[in-house]
Formats: sequence, structure tokens, C-alpha cells
Amino acid sequence: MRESHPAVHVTVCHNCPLRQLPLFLPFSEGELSFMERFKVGEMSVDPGVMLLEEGQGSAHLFTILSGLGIRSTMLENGRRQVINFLFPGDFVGLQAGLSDKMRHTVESTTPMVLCVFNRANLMSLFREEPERAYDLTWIAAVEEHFLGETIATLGQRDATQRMAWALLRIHERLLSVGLGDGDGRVQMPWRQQDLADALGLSLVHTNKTIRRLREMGAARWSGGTLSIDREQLGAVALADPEQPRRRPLI
Amino acid sequence: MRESHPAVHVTVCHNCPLRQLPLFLPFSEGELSFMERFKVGEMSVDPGVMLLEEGQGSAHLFTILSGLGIRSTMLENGRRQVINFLFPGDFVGLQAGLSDKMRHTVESTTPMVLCVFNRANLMSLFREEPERAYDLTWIAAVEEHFLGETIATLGQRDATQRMAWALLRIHERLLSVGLGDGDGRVQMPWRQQDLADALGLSLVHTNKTIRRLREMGAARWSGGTLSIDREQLGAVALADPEQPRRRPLI
DNA sequence: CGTGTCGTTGAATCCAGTCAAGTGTGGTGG
DNA sequence: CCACCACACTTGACTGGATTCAACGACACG
Repeated sequence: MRESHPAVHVTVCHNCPLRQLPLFLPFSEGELSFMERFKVGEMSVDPGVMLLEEGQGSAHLFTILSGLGIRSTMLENGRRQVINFLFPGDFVGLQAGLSDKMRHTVESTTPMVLCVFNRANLMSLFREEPERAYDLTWIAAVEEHFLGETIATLGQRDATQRMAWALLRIHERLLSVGLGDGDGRVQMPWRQQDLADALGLSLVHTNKTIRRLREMGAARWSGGTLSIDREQLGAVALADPEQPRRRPLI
Repeated sequence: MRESHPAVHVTVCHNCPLRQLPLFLPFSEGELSFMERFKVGEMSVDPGVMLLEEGQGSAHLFTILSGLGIRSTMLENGRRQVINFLFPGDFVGLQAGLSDKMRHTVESTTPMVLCVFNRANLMSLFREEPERAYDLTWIAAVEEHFLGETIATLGQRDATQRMAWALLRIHERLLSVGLGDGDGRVQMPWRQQDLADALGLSLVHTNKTIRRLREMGAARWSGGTLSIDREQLGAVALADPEQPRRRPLI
């Protein structure tokens, strides 16, 4: 996956089915020179490594070539919030607002391989590669949409619905990056605590919620393997048949 | 504020102190031609108007010149989630991922004046105006960061902390766009229901929470006017002196 | 002067958090 | 080989914060 050291041979990222982000297609001849300057190199890390740390500055941006991670923040009161889970194809480090002050932590959950870019050259990317710059903005916009969905989930769904929603999303993305066994089962490297921190639930209640989903046959998750009943999970995530809260405005 | 109809005289947006976004600085001579094509016109709307509707397509992007609004989504179960409040200087309509399918609703809370752009010409902007394109991405990235903060708040803070956090943010932004009376009081056009839907609280509990903040002298809000004790509100928003939840990971 | 909207308050219920303890697995070292 | 520890996952009992239900007051508007 990284046998070719020539800094430019990055043919992996175009394989992001979920978002279909065309940012890192195999380069054609003429483009090599600039991308070479922009790309600093590749980086592979073990599980549990902090790639970006809250409060620290970082001169780099990353693209995930392989592996899974977590983006989170620590509140002043000591509680951790997982902002989102990171999958191959995701772009990391832009969220600080193009400045280099990190407001959140990024860490690897599994071994990861990343493509490292120089933040200082970002403006050049916009000048010399408008198409890729466009794609970059596209990624940011899509991710913003995802975060909006997360906000809606945290704000308006109960524990069971949140969990169903999360497992659905995670399963979907893991499948899409080829971490399934071809039979609906996927490798699920995150812990219940991570899910809990992502969904704003306590660990205990997270556990009990998963159990409930297991008992109703909507999801099985044990030993790092997850399989779901898409139909049923979807029904749970959306549901709330009775008492549709009357719309408050107009 | 919109006496000059010549579609290009958009000297307002550069005045966004909070984000300092230089997207719409007064144009120099050479730039007129392109921005003229990109900009479709201006639009002013009354309070309570849907600018973008969930599920509808939109060929347009907007910049808010003046006025306040709300971006929200409706869940399948009938509950509304306010994603964020909209202030002058905000860019609206990008969040769908540069596609034109709207996944959320944008509506005006006060009378608004907007700068309307043609989504189809966005790619041209990247080709012909890399600097502005960069700024655009910057906005998206900053907003993504804001949403991350919101997620953390919804996930990890209780009602009082959320409310303190929200009032703090809103007050800050209203001040920064010049809606203060110079004496710490600001015009606060949103209803308690809007706050409730933004913070994932019930209307009743929202009310009681505001009351609690009022009683402790941290915030006064009545008749569309809000004034706060920044110190105290900040303390409430962060707090939780006891039982710092032990870190779960590493 | 009804009607609708927004704000306010009290009482009852319940979802989710906290506390506490127990299981199972893998790693380490005597 | 087994005691010991660390870690993730479970489960039960209790508590409490937030929701829901239900009214009522204030104000605007036709």
C-alpha cells in the first residue's frame, strides 16, 4: 500500500465510494510538479497515536489512505465528545478554519497510513489546481452536512434511535471502504466508550441500548465484529410513530 | 443599504468582525466582470420566509447582508433541530455538499437582505478567483468548527450549561454585527422555542433554565432584548466543578 | 372582544445518569 | 503454570434531570 515511495503515487484516495471524492485521482503527467511540492510525504502510525492534539499547532493536513480514527474534543469539565469517526478518504486538519490552531484531537484507532500535506501551500493549491480546490471545498461542505445530521441526532433522538443511527452509519461506511467480509459483517474497531462519547450517552446506558438492539435482532456486535439488520435498524432510528411533536413555528 | 442596484456594489459583507471574512471586499476594477456574472442579484425578504426548503433544489447560494435567520432540519419523527443561527456575513446554501439538494431549511427571523449567487458558476469562481474561493473554503472550515462545538455542547453539557453557552455565543455575535445598543444589550429576535430546538431541550425546560439564569443574575432576556453577565455565564457554561468524569481512553 | 402566539409555572412521569459490583479476556512476571 | 493486573464489557439498583401534561397570563391583531 505504500511500496512506492515516490511521493506522488497516491492512487488510493479516489476510492471513497460514500463521498465519491475525486480529490486524489491518479495524477496526469502535467500535474506532478505541484502536487509534489504540496505533498510532504506519507506517514504510518500505530493504534492510539495522537495525530493532532487539542491546543497544539500543526503545519500539516492529512488525507487518510487506510485505517480508522477518531476526531474528538475534551470539554473543560473533563468530558470527551467524539465529533466524528474517521475513515479512509477523509480529510483531516482543515476544521480549525485553515488556521493552524487545533481545537480538537485526532487519534488513530487502528494502524493508519496518511498522506501528509503542507498547510502553507494550500493557497497555492487554490491558485494552481482550482479543480482540486473545488473538491476540497466539496469535502468540507459534505462533512458540514454530516455534522448537521449529527447535531440533529444528538438534539432530537433518544438513546435507542441514536445508537441505531450510529451503527447504521458506521456499518455503511465500513462496508464502503472495504472492511466488510462480503457477508454483511464488518470490522468494528471502536469501543463502546467511543460510541458513548459520540452519542452523548453514558457508557452504562450505551451498553444497555446495544443490548436492547441485539435482543430485538437489529444488530449484533461482539468481538470487534458488527452485523446489522438494515431494515430494522433504520426503522428504529427514524421511528417514534406516536406523538409527533407539533411543529412549533409557522 | 441597498440603494445602489448595480449588481456589484456589495461593500457590506466585509464587515463581519467575528469571522473577518474577506470574501466580499469592495471590488477593484478588474474584478467586476466576473463577479457580475456570478452574482445574480440582491433579495430582501420579510420575517418568516423560507429561503431554502428541505428536499427542494436550489440553484442559488446566498450571503447574508443584513438580518437574522435560522438553519434547521425536520426529523422524520416531526421534531425540529435548529442547526445554527444565521448572522450577517454568513454564507448559506453550501452545506448540501455543493449539490443542489437541500437537506435543511433556511428561514428568515427578521427582515433580511441577501446577496444571491448562481451555484452553477461556482466552479468558475474557483478558476477565476482563487483568493475568494480560498475564503469560501475558509468559511466552510470555520463553520465546521462551530458545528463541532455545538455537537460537544449537545453531547456533554446539561441544560443550564447549554443555555449559558448559547446565550454567550448569540450575544457575542449579535454584538459583533452591530445589533447592540452600545450598553451590553442586544436585540434578540429568536423565540424560546428556537433556543429549545437548537439545544435539544423541551420548551418548558428551556423556559425554566432561562429563569434560573435570570435569578442568578447571569442573563436577562425579555421583550426581545438580551443582556448578560459574561463572567458569570462563562462560569456556568464551563463549570461542573465536582466529579470530573475520568477520561475513558489511554 | 374572540383568537392566536409566546411566555410562565406546577405536578407527575420516565428516560438516562450515577453508583456499585461482577464477568471475561489478554498480558506479565514470579 | 498460575496469580495478578488492566481493560472492556455486563448487569442491577437507585437517583435525578428533563420531558410531558395541563393551565394560566400577557400581548397583538383583525
